[in-house]
Amino acid sequence: MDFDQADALNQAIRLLSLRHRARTATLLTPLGLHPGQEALLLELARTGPMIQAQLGEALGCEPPSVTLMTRKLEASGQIRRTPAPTDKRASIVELTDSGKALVEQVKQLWCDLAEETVTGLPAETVAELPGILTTLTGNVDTRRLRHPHGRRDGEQELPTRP
Amino acid sequence: MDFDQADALNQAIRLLSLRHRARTATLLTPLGLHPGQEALLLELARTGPMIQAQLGEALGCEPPSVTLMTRKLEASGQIRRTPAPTDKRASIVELTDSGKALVEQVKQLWCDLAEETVTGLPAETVAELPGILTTLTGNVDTRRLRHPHGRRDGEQELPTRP
DNA sequence: CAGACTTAGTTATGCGCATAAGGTTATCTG
DNA sequence: CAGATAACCTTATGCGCATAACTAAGTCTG
Repeated sequence: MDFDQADALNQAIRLLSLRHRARTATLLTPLGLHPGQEALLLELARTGPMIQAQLGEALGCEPPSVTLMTRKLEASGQIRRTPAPTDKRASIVELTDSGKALVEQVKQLWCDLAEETVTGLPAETVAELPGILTTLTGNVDTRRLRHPHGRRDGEQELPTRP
Repeated sequence: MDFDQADALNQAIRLLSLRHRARTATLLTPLGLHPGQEALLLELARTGPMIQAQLGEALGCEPPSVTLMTRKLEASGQIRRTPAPTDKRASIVELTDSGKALVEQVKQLWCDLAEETVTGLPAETVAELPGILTTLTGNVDTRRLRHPHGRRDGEQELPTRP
């Protein structure tokens, strides 16, 4: 691939990252959230209570980041962190009632943003888009390789639904 | 658009941002660069010496960010900032010889990264990809709207005359 | 069972990005 | 030409993300 093509692609990805994040930020501000936090709340809504390590895995970010994000969301009352009874190292993260209510607003906003984002693209392209982006992500993902065999400590202990 | 589709899209964009940036970081580290700086160097290589405000416009980031980035790249010897003779407010940014040499390495790396990124995608998709991403970016770009009439101080000094 | 891993989480630090606020210089206008 | 306005840049501050280095707790093995 020649430089101009490569540059066009890399720059496009970089700019999309910046702008999508900025747009997310301005939409989330009225809800009192910063970008990144909405993903945490949505993940909790999707999967239910979970350990911080699992959250980090799902969100694709590192433990120290999870520590800070959960701390701030706890301070603002959207989530609760309780010591895990079966493992004194771990803490279980779950949505509060306030958090659950907030998630509903985030979901609405998420739909609006997606629609805004794909304006003007043919429906066919829109349909393939998530798959394409996921392929790109997989191609540059160095994260999986660092945790080669997926089994983690305590992974079986929380059955998916009590 | 229903929530699942919207979520798939938004999450895909968020994860691509994270991973592409992370991959960029690990590739740039051996060159002594952090992600974001490569874009600045490439822009200087493309357009030649320019004012910080123009750099910010080209890179899509705000003046304070440009100040910090240029300061660090100046400290590491890749760029030079000299007061503009015609405008005592402005400073002209340009590549040093060391910076020019570094850009060549960045270009190579940029090609490798792009090729790695699109691995496994049909050539047709790869060809349309930059355009698609640029459309997405334009759809969520709030930046242009804030500087409604594009005219900037001194913009005419480099003749844009038709 | 004792020591060697491994895993969960935290603190410290640094970068890129943002917004808000301020200083200086250039330009426009009454 | 003087005052208002706008443009360039900077400092201060804050968030999300990262890595490195640490503690505490669970697990595995000799």
